[in-house]
Amino acid sequence: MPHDSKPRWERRKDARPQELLAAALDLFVERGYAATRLDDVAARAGVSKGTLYLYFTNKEDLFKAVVRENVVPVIGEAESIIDGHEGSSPELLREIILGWWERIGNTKLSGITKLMMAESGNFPEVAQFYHDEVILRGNALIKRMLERGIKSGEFRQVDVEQANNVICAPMIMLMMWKHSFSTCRASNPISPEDYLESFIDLLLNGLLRDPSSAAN
Amino acid sequence: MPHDSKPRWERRKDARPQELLAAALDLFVERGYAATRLDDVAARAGVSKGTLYLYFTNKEDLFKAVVRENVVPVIGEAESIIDGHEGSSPELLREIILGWWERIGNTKLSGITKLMMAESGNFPEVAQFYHDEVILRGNALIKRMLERGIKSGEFRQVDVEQANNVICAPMIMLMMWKHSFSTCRASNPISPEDYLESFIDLLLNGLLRDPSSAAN
DNA sequence: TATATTACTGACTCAAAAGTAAGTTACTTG
DNA sequence: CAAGTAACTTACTTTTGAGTCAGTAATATA
Repeated sequence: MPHDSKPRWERRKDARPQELLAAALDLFVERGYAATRLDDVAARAGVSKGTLYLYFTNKEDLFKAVVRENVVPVIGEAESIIDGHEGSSPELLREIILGWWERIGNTKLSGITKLMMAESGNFPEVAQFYHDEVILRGNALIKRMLERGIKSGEFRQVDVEQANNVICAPMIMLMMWKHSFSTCRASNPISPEDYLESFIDLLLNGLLRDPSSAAN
Repeated sequence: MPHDSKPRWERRKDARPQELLAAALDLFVERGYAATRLDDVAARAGVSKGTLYLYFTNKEDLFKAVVRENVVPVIGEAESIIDGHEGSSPELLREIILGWWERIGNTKLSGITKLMMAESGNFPEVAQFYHDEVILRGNALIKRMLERGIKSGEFRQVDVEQANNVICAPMIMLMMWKHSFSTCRASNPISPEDYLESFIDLLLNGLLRDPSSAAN
């Protein structure tokens, strides 16, 4: 008769959601949204699929919880940095870009960005949620930073909407690259740090040797 | 007895592959690789799924054929443009970027790029194929153009490898944006032309009002 | 220790889609 | 025009995964 020390499972109502969220984050990042199996999420969290459904109503609900838990808070922190900054605008731009790299780009959270870019088309409701909670707020943040630099005369009077896109594009791409063709690029990997330095350099100084000769 | 004019179907051995490829391109672009149903591809081409399997051994084979038919040839054309160019390097850069936009970015082919960025991780063999046939050749092309401008003294002596990434990132992002969150952005769409102008402007001139004051 | 409660399990249903192959029909050829 | 062939269809098998629920076992309580 099994009368031994350890029970076959434990009741841990409080810990389950966090454990399931952690497992879900890992698998969503590894495989994407559609390809993540809830059976696997449950297994990685050390429970059965039935338990997962006790805490989350379905896959979509689980995913939204992952985003709310992990991504949304970082936006708030970035807003604080911009509002509290006292130095120059080029400095702030550097700080925001490199800070983003530390907190998102260089962590598994970059996989969530990539996932959303990849699968938003097939999951409209998830896309709408992410767009409202993350993208709109993130863009507003960058634009505020640019306007600050333009107002102070440190930046040229560029189109803020477009400059926002020009700045976001390489950052998003860096995240995409981290999660695309990684095996193919194994011999010739992209160095994010070098890339970001090149990008900031080009962004601030341009490509031309003699800017006064610019055709446009 | 059905003895009428039209047969229930026709034998059209020669036309089928092209029709299936066209249908497959549409659906791969609309839904991505994993989410595209071969039943639907066949239906859109006006045949049954069994017929599709007469001409392509499986989904992967079909997809590779779509890429070879549509994407690979464009790379070759771009190589010719670079080799034949006589004008200035900034002009060539403009021509390559805008030409790419005409032939890939602004067509449904952009959906293939997006698909590969999105799903390469889940389909390693397809990824390897695309990496070898498209990405490596595309990168070589950009780098050749940059070296031309550096050698002639028109461009600063930037790191060519990184500058390639800095240039490709916004172009790829523009394609991603076309196929991500399109419904969410309906009210505030990204204008590719404006974006490209802003990007080329920033790329050539930089963001700083007074470049001599650059902190780096 | 006995009983009640509830966190958790695991086997189930249902649906979708890749791939298969036997059978059918259009067309060809002698 | 009759018989052969090959292009095409349709119904099938197999697999996979989301979501459900009746039952089980850990724990709280008295």
